[in-house]
Amino acid sequence: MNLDARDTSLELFKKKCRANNLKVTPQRIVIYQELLKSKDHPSAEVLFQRVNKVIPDISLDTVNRTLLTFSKIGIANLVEGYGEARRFDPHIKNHHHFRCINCNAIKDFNYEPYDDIIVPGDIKKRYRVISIKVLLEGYCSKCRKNL
Amino acid sequence: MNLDARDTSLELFKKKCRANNLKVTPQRIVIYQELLKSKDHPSAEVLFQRVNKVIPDISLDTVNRTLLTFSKIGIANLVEGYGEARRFDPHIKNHHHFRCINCNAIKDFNYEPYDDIIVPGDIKKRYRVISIKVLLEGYCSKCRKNL
DNA sequence: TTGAAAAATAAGTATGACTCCTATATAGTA
DNA sequence: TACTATATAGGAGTCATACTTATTTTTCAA
Repeated sequence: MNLDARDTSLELFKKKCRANNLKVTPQRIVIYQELLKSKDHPSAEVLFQRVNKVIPDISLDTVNRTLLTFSKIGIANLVEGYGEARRFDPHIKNHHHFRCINCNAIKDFNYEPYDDIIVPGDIKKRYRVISIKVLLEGYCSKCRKNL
Repeated sequence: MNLDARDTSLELFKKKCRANNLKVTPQRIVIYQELLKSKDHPSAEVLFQRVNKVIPDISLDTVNRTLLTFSKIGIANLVEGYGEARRFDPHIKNHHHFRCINCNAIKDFNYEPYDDIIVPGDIKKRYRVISIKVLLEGYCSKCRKNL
C-alpha cells in the first residue's frame, strides 16, 4: 500500500459515498476536493468557478445539488445562511434560537446560563463582537415524528 | 396623559425613527406594528401579506426595504439565514463561527469551554437537538477599521 | 400655514440564486 | 459486456431581492 494523505481522504470519501448509495462520479470527486481546499465557506457559485477550471463543462446546478447532497450525508456543513428568504424577528433583547433542519422553523428561547458565555480572548482581540447567540439545530416536534 | 401600552410603543417607535433621521410614514408604522405582533419570524413576503390587508397598495419592496432599515437601526433583528447565497463548510467536526455583520465574512474557531454548553431541559424535551453552535456576530478586523 | 427640499414610495424591471425538466450519459453490477 | 438506476448538462422557470424612476410625503423653516 502506498497511500498519501490525499489518497486516504479520497478513499474515505468514496467509502462514504458507497455507504450512502451515491455513485462516485468525477464531478463529485472534484467538488469534494475543491471544497476540502476551501478556507472561505464558499457558495455554490464560488465553488463552481473553481471546479469549472478542472471540469470545464460542469454545470452550476450539479455543484449546488452535490453540495446539498454532501451536507445531507455529513460530508459538508451548511453554514448559517440557508439560501432561503431572509427572516426578521421583533425581539430586540438578546435571545437564542432553535432551528429545525427539516422545516426551517425557528423557535426563540431564553436560558440564563447562556448569558454568561464568554468570548474567547483571541476573538475579542481580532474582532469587535456585538452579540453572542447559541444556535441549537435539530428536529422540531412535528418533524421528529416523521423520521 | 392617556397612553396605553400600544401608544407608548408607537411613541417609542417614532422616537427611534427621529433619532435615526427616518421619516415616520404610515407604511413604516404599520410594518412595525405587524412585525411586533408576529411570533413566527416572518420573511418580507409573509409580512407583506399581513401589511397588505391594512395598506392594500403597499409594495413588497417597501416592506423588505423597511425591514432591513429596521434591523440596521436596531428596531428588528435579522434571523440566521441572511437572504444571501447558501454557503458550505468542509469542516465536519462541531465548531463555531464569528460572522461579520458588515461584509458577511465567516471565521471558524474552536473554543473548548463551548464544548460543555448544555441544552436547556425543556428544549431537550420538545425537540431533538443535533448540534450546538455559538454564533458570535460583530465586525471583522477589516470592517472595524472603516467604522 | 405654506412651500421647498429631502426622503420615501409604488410599480415595473432587472438580477441573483437557486430549482426543475428532460434527454443523454455514466457508474455500479449481474 | 449489457442492463438499470442514477447522475449530469443545459436550458427554462421560479423565488427572493435589488434597482430605477416618476410621483408622493414628510419635515421643517420661513
